Amino acid sequence: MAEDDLPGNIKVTRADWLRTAMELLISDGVQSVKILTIGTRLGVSRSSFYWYFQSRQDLLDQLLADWERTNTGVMIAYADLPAPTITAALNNFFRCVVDPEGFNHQLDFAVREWARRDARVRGVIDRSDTARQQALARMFARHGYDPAEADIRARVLYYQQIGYYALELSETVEERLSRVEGYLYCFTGVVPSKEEVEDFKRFARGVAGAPAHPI
Amino acid sequence: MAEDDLPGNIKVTRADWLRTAMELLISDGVQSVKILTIGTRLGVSRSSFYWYFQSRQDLLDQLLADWERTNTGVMIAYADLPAPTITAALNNFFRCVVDPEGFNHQLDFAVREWARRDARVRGVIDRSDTARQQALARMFARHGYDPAEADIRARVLYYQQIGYYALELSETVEERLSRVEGYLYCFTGVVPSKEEVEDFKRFARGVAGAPAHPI
DNA sequence: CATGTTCTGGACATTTCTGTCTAGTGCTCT
DNA sequence: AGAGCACTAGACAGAAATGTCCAGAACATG
Repeated sequence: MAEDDLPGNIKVTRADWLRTAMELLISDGVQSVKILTIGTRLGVSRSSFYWYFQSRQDLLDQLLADWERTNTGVMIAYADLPAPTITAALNNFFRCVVDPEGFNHQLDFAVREWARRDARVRGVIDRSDTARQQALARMFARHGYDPAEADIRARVLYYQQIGYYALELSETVEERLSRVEGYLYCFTGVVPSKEEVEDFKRFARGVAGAPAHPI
Repeated sequence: MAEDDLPGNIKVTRADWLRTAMELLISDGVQSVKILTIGTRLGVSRSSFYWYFQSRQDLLDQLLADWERTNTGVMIAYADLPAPTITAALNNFFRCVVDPEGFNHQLDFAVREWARRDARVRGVIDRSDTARQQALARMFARHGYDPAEADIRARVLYYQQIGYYALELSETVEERLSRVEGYLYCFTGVVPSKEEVEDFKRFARGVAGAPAHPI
């Protein structure tokens, strides 16, 4: 918090409210995004909130817009990365879901849970899911799969990835990496090269201890 | 509601409270399981609740126990069903997730969401997830896959299934069925026979319009 | 018929949120 | 120095939940 160098009587900025709200959304869900909680965390009174935002709903709208702009974009960008083989392309995709700087799955699920009780959020998510699955289908199609099979494999891959995070398993990095080779084979039907697998493992180990998303 | 044939001044039973609470848990999540809401729905005052239950927590404990007893058991039973081929075995599994009388995915996700904010629920779910994945791994192993591949394929299958429901897609039955053959191939690496696919489609169309879970 | 048992309803207390209103504080700019 | 701007704090109102207490209703039983 850059409380020190703010002019006037100002203690926090609109961005501070947003950032803290996003942290709460990610860790505890939309129901826990409460004005008092954020204010206390920022060391500021609740009424100050209403200078920056019209209402709680106004804040939530901002959060949803931020999610849409970031999370889906990252995933599609990684799926569209050029690669020599399908297994290498899949590794690219895996990088974004493994990297804490890439796809933020906790945020994704917080928004997904939110969507259960808000039709507007539901609509935004549906658009994103379709776009992500189509990006993955393009990836398979680029590497010679016919459109129908590319579509199915993209679905299996995307649904599986979402499912993995839905379960919130507490695996170690090494447990997870020990299965990478098998996953690559199951998803593509092709045995990956040793180098590809090793490259990915190196990358995953490198980002494993990295700090979580700095919103 | 069997309000009529109850003796004395009794309007509802403990089972009525539980059933309505379960409906609310499934449709709106644990946060919406509120005593006033249930009472109003049953046409009974809020304080009557405290005759049957010690507290709201007491009610929630019951709901979790009910979930544990039912949902996981169904899935494992279907995975353990004997079958001539791996694709036929997979079809058996698909039956339980497609049949409204089988696996209740809405309940599963309501409990999963609940687990995000309750460590005790988290523990119960983790046990179930492990048991389900292992049942699927046994299924692949029975049909000749070596243990490592059976484990991976079980994970891909189970995670994918959970992911599918996490997305809450609004596909029609026919859209979904059009992909069955492709799914069977992707999950097993084996092309299913026409009869198997047709058998499953018949079954799925049969249960499609069936009423949802009568809790 | 009196009494007890088993529920039910209404009043009350408390907590935890949201949102409004108003006075005040400390820069900045003329 | 005075005025205005940009933000903040605190008091107030009100909604929505949970939980407690106690009087009362309707059948069962001796």
